[in-house]
Amino acid sequence: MQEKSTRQTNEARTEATRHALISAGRALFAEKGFAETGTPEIVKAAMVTRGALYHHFRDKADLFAAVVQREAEAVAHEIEAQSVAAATPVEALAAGASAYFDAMAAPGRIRLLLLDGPAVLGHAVIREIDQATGGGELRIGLSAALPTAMNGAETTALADMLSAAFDRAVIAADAGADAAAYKRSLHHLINGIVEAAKKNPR
Amino acid sequence: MQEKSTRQTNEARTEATRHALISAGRALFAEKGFAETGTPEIVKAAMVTRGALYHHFRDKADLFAAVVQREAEAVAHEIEAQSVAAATPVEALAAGASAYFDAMAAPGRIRLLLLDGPAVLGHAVIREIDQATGGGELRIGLSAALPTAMNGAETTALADMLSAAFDRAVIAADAGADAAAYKRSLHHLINGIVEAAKKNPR
DNA sequence: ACGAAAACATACAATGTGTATGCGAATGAA
DNA sequence: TTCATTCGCATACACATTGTATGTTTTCGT
Repeated sequence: MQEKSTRQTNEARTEATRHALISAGRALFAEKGFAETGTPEIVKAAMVTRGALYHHFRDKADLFAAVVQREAEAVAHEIEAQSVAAATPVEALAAGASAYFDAMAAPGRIRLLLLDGPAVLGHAVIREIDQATGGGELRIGLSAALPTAMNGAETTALADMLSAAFDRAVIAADAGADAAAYKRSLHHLINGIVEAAKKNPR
Repeated sequence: MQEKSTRQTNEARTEATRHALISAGRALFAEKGFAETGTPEIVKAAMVTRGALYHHFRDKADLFAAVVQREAEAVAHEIEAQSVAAATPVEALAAGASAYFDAMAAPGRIRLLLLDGPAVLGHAVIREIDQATGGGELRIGLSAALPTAMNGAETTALADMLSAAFDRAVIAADAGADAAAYKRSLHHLINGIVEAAKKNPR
């Protein structure tokens, strides 16, 4: 147990402070939101100085982007862990949906990923992030679940809007709405898509 | 044509400056976003002082709320104007959907209502606003379009998620995606719901 | 060992937010 | 009409925060 900071490799130092900043940022951004969280507060929690922050990140939004990125990856991993076991595409969709609900129940994630994220970074960046982390899974799963080969653009659109429906559902659930009703409606929706695709081949 | 400000009733003055502030705010918030728009800039555009702003509004967010409110009402009116002519509930839904796309194409509305609005005012407030201005229409229309009597909570959930799908569609269209594909998928979705409800009476 | 570069720390300038205070115009009672 | 009061607004201020510029201390490569 060394008292002061013993010899440390540069890479380790960087890694450590970046991690401290991202963790402290995640906690504060999640609790109070991006706008209401100041950099002095963040660095105090991370036990570094503002100098360190602006050395590693371009600005406050850049740190926030790192936080959102990490959070999106965490969500993606949790979902993937639950859906690999599924046998059929439809089962995978159901498992993924359930896992998404669970994952988004973690405190602060709604604010980070669905509220402040789009506003601070823009819809395009958010879309890019969750496309890269695992949002694409939905499109693939949906495509596999649909019996008839569907137009690619339409499948993409469908997956995108379905994802929006999921988001709204977790938001509503978080706000105290009847979560079960949302889940049932969601199944309703997915079934409806599959049914409609069956009898309406393009 | 009076040169200076001739005798004016207090009510008229209030109305005038409030309107000037809301209009200037709407323009700037729409163009640069809430965070990047400063009150000095707003009052300059509105040709009043910051004193006037803080006399009429609690803070910057309060002015923003007024802007969002007005914008939501405008959207609601445009939709209502297009859907009153519809004969059947399903037609009304289709007309309303089309009108929503058109209405949200007005510059800045996506940012105001779907990006900054939720982040600044919170999802609850936004939901409340569009529930009061016309978002409830969708629930009513959907409820009428569904053949079998559905659970109330489920219908609400369905309407809510459908609304989210609409939002995502206009966002995607604005970002340059294939708007037609989204619209077709949307019809697909609605048809799917109706179909599924038909053959799956509760 | 030693110059260079990276990782920070400190100090500073600029800007913006909300508030407190002051002043003239409108209102309403006498 | 007068006059006190309230309302609408302007100016000045205190405070906080952001990004940058500049200095200092570690580590790295040779």
